[in-house]
Amino acid sequence: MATGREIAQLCGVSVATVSRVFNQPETVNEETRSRVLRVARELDYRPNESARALSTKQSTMIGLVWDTDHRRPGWRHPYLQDVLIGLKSALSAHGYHLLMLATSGDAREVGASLADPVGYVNMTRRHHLGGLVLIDSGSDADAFATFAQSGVPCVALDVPLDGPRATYVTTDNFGGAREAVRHLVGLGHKRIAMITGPAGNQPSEARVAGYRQALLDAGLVPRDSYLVAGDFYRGSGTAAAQRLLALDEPPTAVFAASDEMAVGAVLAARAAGLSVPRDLALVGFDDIEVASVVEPALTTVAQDKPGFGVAAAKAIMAMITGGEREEPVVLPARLVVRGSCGAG
Amino acid sequence: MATGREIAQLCGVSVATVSRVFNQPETVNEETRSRVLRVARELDYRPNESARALSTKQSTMIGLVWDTDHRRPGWRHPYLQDVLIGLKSALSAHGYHLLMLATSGDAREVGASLADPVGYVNMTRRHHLGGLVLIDSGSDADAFATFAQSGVPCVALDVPLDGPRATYVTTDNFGGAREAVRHLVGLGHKRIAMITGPAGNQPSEARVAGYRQALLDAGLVPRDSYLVAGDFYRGSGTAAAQRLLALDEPPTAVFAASDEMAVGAVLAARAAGLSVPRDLALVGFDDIEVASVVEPALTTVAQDKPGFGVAAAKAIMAMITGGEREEPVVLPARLVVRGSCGAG
DNA sequence: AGGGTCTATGTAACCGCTTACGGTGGAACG
DNA sequence: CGTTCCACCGTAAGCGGTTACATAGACCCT
Repeated sequence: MATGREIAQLCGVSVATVSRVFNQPETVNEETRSRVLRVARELDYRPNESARALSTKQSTMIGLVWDTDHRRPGWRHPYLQDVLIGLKSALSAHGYHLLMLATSGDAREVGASLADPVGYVNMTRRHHLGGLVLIDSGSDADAFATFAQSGVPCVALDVPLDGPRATYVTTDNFGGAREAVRHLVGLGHKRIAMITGPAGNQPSEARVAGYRQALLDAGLVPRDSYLVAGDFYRGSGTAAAQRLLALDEPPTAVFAASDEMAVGAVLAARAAGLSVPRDLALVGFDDIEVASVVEPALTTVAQDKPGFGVAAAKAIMAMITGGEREEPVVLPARLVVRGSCGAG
Repeated sequence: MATGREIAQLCGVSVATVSRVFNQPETVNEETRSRVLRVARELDYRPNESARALSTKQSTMIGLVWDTDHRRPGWRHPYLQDVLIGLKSALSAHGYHLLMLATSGDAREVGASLADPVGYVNMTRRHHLGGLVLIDSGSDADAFATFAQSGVPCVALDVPLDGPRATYVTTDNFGGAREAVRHLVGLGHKRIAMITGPAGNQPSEARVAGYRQALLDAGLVPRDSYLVAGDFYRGSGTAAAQRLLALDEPPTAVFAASDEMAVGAVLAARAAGLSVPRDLALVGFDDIEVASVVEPALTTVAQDKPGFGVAAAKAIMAMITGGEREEPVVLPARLVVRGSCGAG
């Protein structure tokens, strides 16, 4: 790799001038500038990022905090790849890379433990990262508070985060849920139940609120027995559906807070000898890939998955350059009607 | 962040000694070492990675080459997340991070274009990356040759790669396919067709070979008309199945080189009014998530997805420290019998 | 006692780039 | 013609580590 010094020598200028050509082009004479650029091109010069980061105290990297191995070991993020696609392409546009931070493991590490927010913040400093994107990294409130207060720009996905340079991006969960339930109401359903996410989960709570609102709008009274908590995973959807179907007055329609749980509900209905959507209408949330493959295909509320990544990238970049907190981003939700709700 | 210099001053030693404490502990006196360590702990010292990389000419980062936006825009890797999980955890164990390299975008860049291997290699040098993991980055032979010959340690997933410090990891595609077809044979099928991947694709070719071998082993003659090419995606599976079902003597069983195509075949069978597995037995390959959700659930050849990441990490680390080429890794394949093949 | 060896540490150069500061020459000005 | 100003560029001091080399004792040996 050619260095700035070599270029400087070949051009008969100082290294400072070479550096200026790339960082403050307007301050260097037109002619010498083009001379430097030409030589740089010939030598295929690329500034050394380590040196630049050391000197500048900032790299062109954003850290990704993504813990996989705590809580549910088998758990997979339903649309991580889409988020990454959006994130990567949006960051690329700014010349930034995405660094998937290692969790612990470094023997040299003085005291970082698994999923330790302090450890991540330290990594951020050590590598001069521009900021952090937090994706599904546990629902530990303390952890998030640590991130938010650390001063490093960070944006969380789907988890409210508030700090001097911390924000988050989420979907219009309320609106999406309301529309889903409205649709069910429009199909004539009166007994509509919901399988929620875990208590305290912000997106889930918003979806529940949307569900209630839609019921109230339609003059229906929400019943407590029609609200069963799940944990977003498939198994809990099956269990919840079983409980609902065992009620004296079982629902004719169920809105699940996630597609995974909706699939679980389909399985439960099938096992109970019920036909979806004839005996039980179902609507999910997320629009994950399996939603279109299940039989019947799932009616669901689609999230703008790459949009998460893009919005996160935008927010991070804005905070890096602007320095101030960005407003939270709320992405639109869109009802996708397929077979499971009983409408064409 | 505390620097080495501060520690040195507090301990009354030179920065060199502090550095040695962390890099060549045995060369420094027991007592001063513990003193330095204690102060380091108190100040929560972490060596600055940029500085270290600059000086050492190597960082603790591995680059990930993952092009999303060329060829099929909507395409998703069927199990990227699992690979990443394995990769990340294995790299973490060595204290390495995973850098998702930005594709183009950097205005400063002298001449890097999208999906340009040279660009990636340059990034590797600029960031002093330890090596590169190539995942599904096009089947462009030239591109791979460039990577392989660049001298940077790199390991590809599922694409043969050979160079001084380049290798790859793949599944036992031959064995897996042979076992799948054997199973079909064992169920009494005589007319077994296969939906292959694109021509030239190494895993696909190996699966075809396994398919042929299983037929020959059973004394069956492979027919050309029973070999239909797809492209791994769902749509091609549907199309291929339609062609197969339209034959004068349609197959009673089909082995698809990917689960996506198998799902497509299920759809085609369903559309043709055929029952799977009664009228048509199906076996896929990959064991992706939807495989267990389709009706009937897909019998398939499972790949060790996190194993890809783990093996890749191991190979990279070995090449970094060892300097020599590692042997390609072949992961075992495992037949998962579910409903679509007609066996319990 | 003098020389050799070994251990522990300091000194200083270096990695490659950025940038504050200062100097130079020519144009503009009074 | 002497100032002033500005555009342009070089000098050099970092950034925070690593490491080759030098140094200083301590210890051992003849």
